[in-house]
Amino acid sequence: MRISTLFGRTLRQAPAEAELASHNLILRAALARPLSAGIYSYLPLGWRVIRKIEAIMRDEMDRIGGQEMHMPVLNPAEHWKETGRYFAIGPELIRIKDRAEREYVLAMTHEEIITDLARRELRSYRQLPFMVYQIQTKIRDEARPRGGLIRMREFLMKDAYSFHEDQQALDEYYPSVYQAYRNIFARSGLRVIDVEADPGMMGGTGSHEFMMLSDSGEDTLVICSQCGYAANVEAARANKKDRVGEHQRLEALKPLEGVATPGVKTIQQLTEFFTLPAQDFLKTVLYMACGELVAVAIRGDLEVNEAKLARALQCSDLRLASDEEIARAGTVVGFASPVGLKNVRVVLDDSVDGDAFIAGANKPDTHLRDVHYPRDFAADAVADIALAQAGQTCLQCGNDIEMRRGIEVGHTFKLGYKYSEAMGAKFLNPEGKEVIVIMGCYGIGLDRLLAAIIEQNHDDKGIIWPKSVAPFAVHLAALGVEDAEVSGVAEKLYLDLMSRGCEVLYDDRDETAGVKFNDADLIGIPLRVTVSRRTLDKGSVELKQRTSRDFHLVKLDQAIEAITQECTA
RNA sequence: CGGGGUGUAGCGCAGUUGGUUAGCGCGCAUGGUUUGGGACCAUGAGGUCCCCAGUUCGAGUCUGGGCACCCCGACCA
Repeated sequence: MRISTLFGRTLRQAPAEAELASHNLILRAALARPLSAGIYSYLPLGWRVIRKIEAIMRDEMDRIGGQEMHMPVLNPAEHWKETGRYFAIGPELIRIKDRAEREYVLAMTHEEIITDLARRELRSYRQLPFMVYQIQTKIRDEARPRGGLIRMREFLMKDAYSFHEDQQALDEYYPSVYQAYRNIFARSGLRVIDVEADPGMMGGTGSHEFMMLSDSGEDTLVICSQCGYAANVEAARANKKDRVGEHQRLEALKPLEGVATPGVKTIQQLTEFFTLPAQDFLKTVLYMACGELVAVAIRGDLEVNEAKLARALQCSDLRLASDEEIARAGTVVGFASPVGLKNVRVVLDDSVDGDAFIAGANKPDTHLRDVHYPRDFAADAVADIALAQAGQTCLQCGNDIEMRRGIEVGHTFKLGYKYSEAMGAKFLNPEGKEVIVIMGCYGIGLDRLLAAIIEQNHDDKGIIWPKSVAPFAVHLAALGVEDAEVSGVAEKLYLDLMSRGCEVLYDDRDETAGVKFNDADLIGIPLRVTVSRRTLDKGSVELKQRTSRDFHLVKLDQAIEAITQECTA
């Protein structure tokens, strides 16, 4: 490709909107251009990178028996109603109508469609297992697109779906996808860690996320450097340290005692008022969960993990209750507690044991001393619903846990029977009995992966592409193109390399050396080859790796060979 | 959805108490001089000042409404 005719110009200054390094470089290096919030067009340079990433994915998915296919973005709403997701998912699922007022959705993922296909095609256990995948556009009306290609409303995803006879067969297959994913990221030049994850709206029995560690990541991760435990904070379990102090055990009961606490509402204020540590208080948070008011009680030094709570309640429609809803339940914000609350489900974090706590009295400006569970209130459920925090220890090895930020680039799920059951995807087992098929699903965001690779591979001059995904293998720069010998040698080199199957970006423009070198550094192709008066006087061309500051001369008659070797290495 | 910010040439920005023909840098075009790390000179093209309504003799500037984009949070695979 000749830069003189390449569609898309590099920018000296990035648009002010770009804050992330990847966002900035994607714009400056002319990889992509914004169309609307979270919606981008790829320019030729960026699209070549996507194609490279796709090729790696196809190779790895095919290797574990995947079959590539393709499913529509425009889906009848009916399928999404069958699984209930039409109602369970909020406005990020775009719902539209056609000319005949028929309801459609724009697919944000394809479980419904593949499961519909599976129930039509699948008859016998002999057809199992199978895995199909596609590389497709997904549409999600994100509340807040951000970070350039990191969080988009229209994005590219490689999604894969596997079907198995039973849980055991799924469990046996799952690690091969995990390994394929590790291979994809390794081959793309991205260092990732995998963490235990919350399946969220996808449902299912187990899931892992592949995370690139980055301070600008949206996800918080809990990591134990000792034993390797790693989890998204949404799913993370950690050792809630035992309480220390004067609080009495249940054996030494004191009666409940009311205390006037005018205006003392937060745990922070309570610790100051009583001069006691936060863990001596019982914090009660009221939620509306699927239309029902729920009181969630947890030790004062801990925070509620809403993902865990949603799972404990088996309800994904979770939000904090409004003041009116709380008043209707007969309590008041800042002074709530499960003690004496009527007609409200109580979920208790397992950190709350038989010790004495100070809790709200469900009336203004009053707290209760010596609240004991289960003496003074009942819980409908006791579960781990606490958010893991820095300072806590690892449940597996006792080491201190670490909190890091990460960008999610891939996610694998054991879906279980959620979709196959809802849509009736069944087969006949060897005994001739009809059974429901079990599923797994696996996704990687291509745009986000591209952005993540740049986040991890750049310097102050520009992108440093790993060879495997670089848009071209060689950046050929001719300095001083009005010199007939320079342009002649460069032209010939360009054509010869091309004929050898080497992908060359040829800077044939009439620009100064500085402009060409800076563009080469910005675009970030692994090998730079320079032809100039200076190199020709030595009968040579100059080779330089993007990763290095050093360069060396290669004689003209050996240049093709040397460069081709780099190309294909 | 809540909070904050920004909309003026392709990009980055300036534009005074409302006052003539809206500027600067980069980029772009043409010509010339240059040529190993974002050259220089000259000439030139390029603007619904986000949109609508209003106030005013007069609006980029003031008022009201709307829209778009960015950042933080909430939400989310």
